[in-house]
Amino acid sequence: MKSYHHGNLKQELIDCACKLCERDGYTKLSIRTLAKESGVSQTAPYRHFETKEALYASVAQDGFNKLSKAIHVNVDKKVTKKQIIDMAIKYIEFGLKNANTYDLMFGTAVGNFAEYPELLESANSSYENFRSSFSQLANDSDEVIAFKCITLWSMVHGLVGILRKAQVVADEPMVNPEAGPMSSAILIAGNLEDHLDKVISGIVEN
Amino acid sequence: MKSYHHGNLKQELIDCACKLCERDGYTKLSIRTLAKESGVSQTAPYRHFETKEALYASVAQDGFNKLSKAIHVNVDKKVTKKQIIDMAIKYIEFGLKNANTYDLMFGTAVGNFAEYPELLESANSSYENFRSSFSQLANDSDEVIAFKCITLWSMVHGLVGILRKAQVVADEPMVNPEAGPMSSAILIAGNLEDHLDKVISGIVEN
DNA sequence: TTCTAATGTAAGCAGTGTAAACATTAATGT
DNA sequence: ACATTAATGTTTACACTGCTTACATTAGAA
Repeated sequence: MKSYHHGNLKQELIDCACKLCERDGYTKLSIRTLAKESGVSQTAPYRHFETKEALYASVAQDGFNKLSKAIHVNVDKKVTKKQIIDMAIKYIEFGLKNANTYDLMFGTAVGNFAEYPELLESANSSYENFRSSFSQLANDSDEVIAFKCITLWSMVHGLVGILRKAQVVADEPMVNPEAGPMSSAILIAGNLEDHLDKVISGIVEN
Repeated sequence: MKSYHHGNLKQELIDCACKLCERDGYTKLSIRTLAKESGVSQTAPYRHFETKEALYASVAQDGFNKLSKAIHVNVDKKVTKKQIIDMAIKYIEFGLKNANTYDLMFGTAVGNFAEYPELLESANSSYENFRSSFSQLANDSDEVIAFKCITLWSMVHGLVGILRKAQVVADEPMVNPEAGPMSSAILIAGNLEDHLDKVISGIVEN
């Protein structure tokens, strides 16, 4: 016996959208199918999301929250280099395992985060995870912390992008470096920890 | 007096698509408007591009060709660290100035490059620009070259992504590092050369 | 010059985002 | 307790999309 009012439509739409976005990529998501999935009329979602972009924003926000959890380290004690490396690995794993959601978080589907304050806050909070870890690593100035932070972030962010391209382009690992970027990226994927150790050491040890 | 056959439709479609993609973003591009722009029927483009993705692939390919030109350095003589830094800057500038095309090159709109051999070749050729420069920088093994290469590429690729988010999120530079990732990224944007010098030194000097 | 392949057109299908007008019901103030 | 209002859901419809199918024209090879 279903009532006229759904009761929890907004959250159900978000949950469902997260699932579908991650499974099929956000481009495949349509508001109509989403509505159908929740047993509601085609235009009902518009009562909760002004536009499709607003829905994307919610999915992206959820992504940032999950990312924060994934990379979180305990900053009560002094943070070690090993922990930073671990954080980087967790970040990259998140990006690869939630590739489609990651697109929504860092792509252009949501144009301006400022239009979605909750999303902006979640995004900045993810960054804060990075920042506070670095601030516990050494006695650096805010500027140096910011530098290290952005350096590492752009590093892991870039690696996620490159590794994904590699996986898409090459069905099986190639080993000849002449074969192009994809093969080399895969070389690294098998040695992610070593790779990150080298690079992060370079960043951390100034 | 227009004839039934256009004569040069394929190239005109590509040129026009490149322009429109870069101007409005590839999501705004429709085959129908593209056809109208070339004064041809709605379905004519399908004689030259089986799907919309195939058209995207052509635009992306054009992007990689332009990227190759932009970052090209003369590798006849021994390559210097300064040249590598310069290459990195050129890369980042390309990514920022051709942001929408860059999305097409490194995003998911074109799923599998292997389905578009010409695109794959252009992409790998761009990578080869990186690789050959690094191979002239020092007497490293292929493996080390590949490592340095991917390290730098993921670095600059990541920076393009982060800097773009910064520009989107913050209309004007913020200076407080607590304000989030975007402010710090902008801090770096004003100091790109210094930033890259530090990081690349770390990569190059092993 | 004839035949064929390449290239263009016309019409139409199934699907999309979203706007506008209307229906139902939950919440609120008296 | 009841009337009013705001929130939430429905119907209908518009303009647009990618793409398919069947057909028209013509350039180039035999």
